Amino acid sequence: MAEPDRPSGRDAAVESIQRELTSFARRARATAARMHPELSLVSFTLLSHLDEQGGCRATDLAAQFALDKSTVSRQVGALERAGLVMRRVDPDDHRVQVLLPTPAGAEILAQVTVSRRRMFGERLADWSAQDLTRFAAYLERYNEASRED
Amino acid sequence: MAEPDRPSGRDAAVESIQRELTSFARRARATAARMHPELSLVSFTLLSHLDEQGGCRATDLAAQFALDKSTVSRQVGALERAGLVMRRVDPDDHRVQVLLPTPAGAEILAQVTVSRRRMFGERLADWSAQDLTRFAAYLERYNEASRED
DNA sequence: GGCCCTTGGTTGTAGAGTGCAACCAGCGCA
DNA sequence: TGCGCTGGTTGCACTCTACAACCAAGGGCC
Repeated sequence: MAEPDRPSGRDAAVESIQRELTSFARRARATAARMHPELSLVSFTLLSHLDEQGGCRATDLAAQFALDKSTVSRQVGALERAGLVMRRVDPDDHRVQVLLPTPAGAEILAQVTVSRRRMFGERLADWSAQDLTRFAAYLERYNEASRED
Repeated sequence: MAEPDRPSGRDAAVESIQRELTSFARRARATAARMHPELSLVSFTLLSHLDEQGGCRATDLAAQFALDKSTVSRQVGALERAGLVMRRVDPDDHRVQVLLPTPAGAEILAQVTVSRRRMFGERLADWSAQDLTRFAAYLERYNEASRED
């Protein structure tokens, strides 16, 4: 209500969103690596998705995260060599491999999740619940919009 | 187990913020590269900073963006070879080089800025001015909090 | 002045992450 | 049976990055 809707308001906000998201993106990888060297940002994300979904195919991961299938193949290979992921050949279709976190994978995932949650929690400690909820909703909305690209 | 972060939506929101920011970060580089192959995300950011600041030292760029000085050195080298940045030796201290965008650098920066703004603008087209403003404010607040890490 | 420490910057090296293209292996349909 | 499609791997090339070793120029301090 008290928000003035001048034409310049939109542009300034868009500009700012752009700058801040970019700034965040630039730092995310390094921060993640510093925090838990044993599981890169990408590995964490993939493993996390496997955990949430209760397993899926490499192709699904590629589609979900807009990665090349070769990249996924290598990442999964690394996770497997590290003993964090196991593959099951689908009995109905011998082309597909169902990927699942191993117990060790689930364990380390839980640890990293805790430490990530703590870090994010600290950063967001003095935010009100309402602000957190709104911020989350905005991010979801934004990502939903970019998923089509 | 029996509690889905009921005590507060806080945890759920923090989790979501975490996930969405991570998801964004993972895509940012690729998206930027696809949009303007001539200027990577990092190069764009560095050049942009030089433009805003009216020039600065390589060390300043490294500090600002939490990059190793060798990385900055190489990035700046590439920008210079591309004719987008020029160096001037500081007359007061012959160790330092003041970096400045060339006219060509300013030109391409302007173009990329326009195309970035258009892309972000499209994604955010159906957002109300109030939502944009709030989203921008949240992002600024978040980044401000992480800058201390 | 001469020595030493600090600061700004470059280069050598190594490794992660990535995409593209070529390839192989099952599947399904005509 | 043959052909095209789908899931996945591998070879290759490239970028981004950090760390370490290095060089060059200040700035104190004796």
